[in-house]
Amino acid sequence: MASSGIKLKRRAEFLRVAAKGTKAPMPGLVLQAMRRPDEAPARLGFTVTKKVGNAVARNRTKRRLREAARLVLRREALRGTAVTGVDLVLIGRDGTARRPFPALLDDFGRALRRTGALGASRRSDPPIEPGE
RNA sequence: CCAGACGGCUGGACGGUCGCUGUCGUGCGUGCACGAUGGAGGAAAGUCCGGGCUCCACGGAAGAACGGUGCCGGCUAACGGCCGGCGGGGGCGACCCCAGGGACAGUGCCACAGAAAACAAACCGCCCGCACGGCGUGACGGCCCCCGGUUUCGACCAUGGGCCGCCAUGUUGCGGGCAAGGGCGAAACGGUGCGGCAAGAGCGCACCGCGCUGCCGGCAACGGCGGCGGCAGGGUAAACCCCACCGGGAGCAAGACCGAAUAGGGACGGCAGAUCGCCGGCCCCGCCCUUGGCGGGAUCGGCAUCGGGGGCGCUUUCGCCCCGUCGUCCGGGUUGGUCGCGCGAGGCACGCAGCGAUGCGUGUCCCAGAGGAAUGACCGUCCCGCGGCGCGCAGGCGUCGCGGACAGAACCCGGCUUACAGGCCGUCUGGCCCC
RNA sequence: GGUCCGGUGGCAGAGUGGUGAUGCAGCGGACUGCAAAUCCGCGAAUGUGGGUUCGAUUCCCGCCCGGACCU
Repeated sequence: MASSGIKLKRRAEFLRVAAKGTKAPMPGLVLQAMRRPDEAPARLGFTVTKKVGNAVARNRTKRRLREAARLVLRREALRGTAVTGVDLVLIGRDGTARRPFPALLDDFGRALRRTGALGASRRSDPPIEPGE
């Protein structure tokens, strides 16, 4: 996970982001973002509740969210608009595991701008070639 | 070919791009890069059993309580598992199902119905006797009265009625015999048939069941044959219980090691207020004609007294408790890190023994180790199934769409149970057709 | 990782082998000028699959769901 920064692990960290951050619900996921005073790389955490399904469904949901975050954050870094100084929590939803992957990438990109974690200057993103 | 029974296997394939993680190697910027290589299951699940391992407890142990298991033999490290038998039940059959020890150790329960529900009895009923009984009906005999007819006047035929006797039968009561039949029920002192009897009854007999017993087969559960006994007396133990056997407790968050800053605990030592108080040790000086004593000074310790700050007891008087700094050592311990943690009751192949579970031998292989928790994300081609459309007599071919299960290791192993799209293999049973 | 409880009408909640209470809610009726309260009546349930038993909400076993506790 080196390319996507540090992980959020402790329960207290998740609660702090939920309490003080900005929330952006999307069809494929819910993003919570909270600014930090420093400019270190973004820290990521993932939440998938038992409501989503059994262990297989929950793990698959987390993997797709991780992959989507990895691809989008790397694209922004290559573009010179790296997402820094922020804690992000991605929450899986019922449909996350079945949502078409390009749509999931788009959900996450839009959520980043909605929460202000990424500059909202750009209208649209060039599509990420799958498996690039 | 159809229907079915049982056992076993499998549960997508190939490729591309981008990622995650263990190990090994190289490099240096010591956590990164590059290369090589490994990376979920038959149930990884439920946590229903059995073990290994670790810690705790304990003199070996035994017992109580509690819990579990329960036909016999075998397998196994062990088991509540498996295999092979036995007994019972179901199916035409292959085959399937069964907690299947003990009801003369004791206790409890058996609703409703029924006379009666467990210890003996008798509601209806059957039979005998008595009431030489009463009543009803019928037959017979005797006597009397009466309608009518015939008449040889003796009588005869015939109708209705009364009384008496007697028999049969029904009914009522009492006494006795019986338990076959009826009826109730899930269950009622064994079942069927024949004989027998006043009526009946294992009362007698045959067969079946049951109990006891002998012999034979079997390691055993059990089975077979024979003899004896006329039946020895309900069910329920997945009701309490009795008997036999098994079980010490906790669990990898077990447990072991390392351990920063800061804070805090304990022990020891040094230094820390005052007093012309008392006692003691040591050092110095002076005197006393000396292995000793006296006086003075300095220092240390103990005791006593007086004090400082804080808290509590109602404010005071008063009482109780706590309180400095430095050094060394010991112990505990938070976030965290390392180990435990991957060679094992191991996988595969072959052979041997055994009906089998399984065991033995030989060869060969090393095969996941994460920690907000890796083992993936996306795409393409193929495969399989279903559906639509087109072509074709048909087998089929082409094309499009949809779908491809249950499910994710967390110390490990042996079982059980539960979930599971589809596919494959083998053995067997019943039926139909053809040769 | 381990242990222990529970599941009964729409809701709450009794029932220890034989017929499943009761309250609230709902519906209908009575009462009232109309309501409320009150009275009368009605419907509706044993999580699921097996087993033991003559008979199971109850006893036994397997699943499903919910909850609690310990480490």
